[in-house]
Amino acid sequence: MCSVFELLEMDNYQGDLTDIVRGIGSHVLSPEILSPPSIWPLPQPSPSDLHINPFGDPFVSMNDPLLQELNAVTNSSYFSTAGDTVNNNNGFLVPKVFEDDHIKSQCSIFPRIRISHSNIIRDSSPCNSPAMSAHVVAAAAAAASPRGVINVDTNSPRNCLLVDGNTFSSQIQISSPRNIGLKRRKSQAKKVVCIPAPAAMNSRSSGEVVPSDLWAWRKYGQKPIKGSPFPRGYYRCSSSKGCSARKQVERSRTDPNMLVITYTSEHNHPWPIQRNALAGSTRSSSSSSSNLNSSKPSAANATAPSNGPPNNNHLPSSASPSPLSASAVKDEEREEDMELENVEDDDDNQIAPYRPELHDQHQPDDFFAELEELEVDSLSMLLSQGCAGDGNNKTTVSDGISDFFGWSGGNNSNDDRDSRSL
DNA sequence: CGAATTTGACCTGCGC
DNA sequence: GCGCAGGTCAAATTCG
Repeated sequence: MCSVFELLEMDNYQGDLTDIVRGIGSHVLSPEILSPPSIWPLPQPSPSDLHINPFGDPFVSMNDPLLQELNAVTNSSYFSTAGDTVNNNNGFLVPKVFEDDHIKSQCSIFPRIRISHSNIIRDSSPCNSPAMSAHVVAAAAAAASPRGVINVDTNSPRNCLLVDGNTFSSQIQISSPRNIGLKRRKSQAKKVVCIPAPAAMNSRSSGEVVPSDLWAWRKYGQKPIKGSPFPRGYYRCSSSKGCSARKQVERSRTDPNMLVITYTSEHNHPWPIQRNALAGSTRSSSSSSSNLNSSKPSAANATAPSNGPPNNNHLPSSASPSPLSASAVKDEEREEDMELENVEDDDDNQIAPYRPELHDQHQPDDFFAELEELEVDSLSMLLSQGCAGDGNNKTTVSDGISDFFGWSGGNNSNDDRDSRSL
């Protein structure tokens, strides 16, 4: 398993993404990487969770339930409470996203959705749980550091934890120190998200699979990146014409199973309210999604227009735009979409999709109550399929999730990777 | 046919 | 100033 790491490049830190990603390579992931964005229950929303990422990045402010589980297993002994590591309502420690203060000030509320936080892998390699602790603490230290960047030995063994024969590992990537002070062409705040790459499921295009977020993205370019066997895809927000939000998606050069998504600029519009607002994001996935949408939600949905597995179209609908732009009309639509979501959830084995938080802090309490119910159900489903069973049960969590989402484990190969100009 | 993706060309910033 | 590399544009292509 591998958690999601997020790293915000500070304004005065314009490091190379290459370096940010560095270190992933030291964490060899099993092919059985799973990145269902919606299989883990949402933790109780906390006030700190209610933030809007100026990049429209849904990965922000996301707790990592898997880490929570790890904490539960380890009695949190490996996690430091220092720095930016926080306790959630359950008393578990969860990593907190590094955010740039000025960004927070620009947009005070972050949409909170869950993404593929975890890879669950069976691995017989030696584990070094303290290493996980080291990374978590390092992350906290990084967050606490003035620049938000610290040096971490990326050659440390994969952080993992062996639980009932399943290996869970957690990774937190820290930018290498040499990036500090490295100037890029534009002093622009970026947010880098590293997530496990779901298996490619469609034939067209590069086969890249980009997990979804709530925005509609349109690919406008792709470039081979020096030193990386994988090209970088350039996406801009297609939800609104004037929106300058962009993101870059590339596979980690050191770990093809990881996707590195860099968000730049910010959305200047509310979240897409209507499902068809994501039309641009679902084109090529629709063909492959027909089978998946009917039964199994996918981790990688809307975002990756050309690469993504089926689109979880119900994702964005419940997400309201920022409070600044949210309107009563939109609230109405939201309610409708929420109803649809509930129906779909039922149809989809009650897998909770991304559930972005309503930004309006005055949302009715029952909304969260609904969320809780759904999330609990989702976890129950997951556990019942993937974890139910005693020690003799060969089905692992990853198997269960894989089956659950219709992913064939181990096909995260780079067979269909983009090869432009390569 | 409209919309999204692909992809070669062009632009721009940065290091030497 | 030059070259490299990253980022963007836009025509062609592809798909639903």
